[in-house]
Amino acid sequence: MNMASPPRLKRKQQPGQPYGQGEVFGLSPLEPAPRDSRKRRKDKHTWIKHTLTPYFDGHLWRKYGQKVIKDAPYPRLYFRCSYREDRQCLASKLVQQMNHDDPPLYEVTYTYEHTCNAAPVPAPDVEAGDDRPASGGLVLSFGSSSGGANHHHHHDTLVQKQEWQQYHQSPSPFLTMNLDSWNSSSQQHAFPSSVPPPATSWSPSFPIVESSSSASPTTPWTDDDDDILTWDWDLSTYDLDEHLLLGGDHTQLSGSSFPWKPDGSALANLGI
DNA sequence: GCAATTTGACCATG
DNA sequence: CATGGTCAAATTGC
Repeated sequence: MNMASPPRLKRKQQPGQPYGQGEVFGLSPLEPAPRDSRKRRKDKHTWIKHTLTPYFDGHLWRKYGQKVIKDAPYPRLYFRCSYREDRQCLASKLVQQMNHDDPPLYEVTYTYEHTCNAAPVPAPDVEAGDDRPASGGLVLSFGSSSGGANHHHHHDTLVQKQEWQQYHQSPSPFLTMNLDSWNSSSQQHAFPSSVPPPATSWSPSFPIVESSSSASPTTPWTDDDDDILTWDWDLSTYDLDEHLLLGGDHTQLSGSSFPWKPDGSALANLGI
């Protein structure tokens, strides 16, 4: 309650060599660009990814910084692979919350891929399935936070990474997709042939989390903030390689149709 | 007591 | 000089 500690100088000035280029540990931190040093490290392979659970990507991260960005209303969090020193894994990521929507969206920027074979994913124990359907359930829900009560199943606001690392628990696996992507397509009612993306680099047994916010205002789907389609599936229902048709009143999945719930979500039991 | 997170300082880059 | 990224001492939590 009382910040008694006076703000002392934190990092003592180290009269050693300037950090950055000179590596104290002799570990080449970044690709030293063997030739043509004029470009320096600039080609850091980075890829951006939107997700609702930036901390559950199947790897162990260690937070090493947090910074307030100029125009961003939320600070930016810096993570790097926990095995950086052990396995020389250069993988790092930076998480930034975009807005405090019902399910807050995060923009995760990954840099370098994991070279550490370790971290076979923090096993999503997911023991207590509060509101999640039984095994083999699939929930489709639209991100409409207006009108309806506070539904939006599990994954509350944001999960504290601390909690996650302690309990190694993750919310129910889910996948979100941008409606706009296939809405713009001529076949707006046809679902892509395969639901789950190819799972880039993580082990395929981990729940994939992918999402995009609808930026196009021309989405006739809803007049709400975002149109986010959220897929919830059990790990056993991984092969949702069936047809899915979304109608106005019902949604068809695997030949069966399910009605939309008043809150804009649909529950479809696959019966797997 | 140890290890991860916090948080301001330090540094690099534009 | 402003902004963003990293370091590391201090703090917090286990």
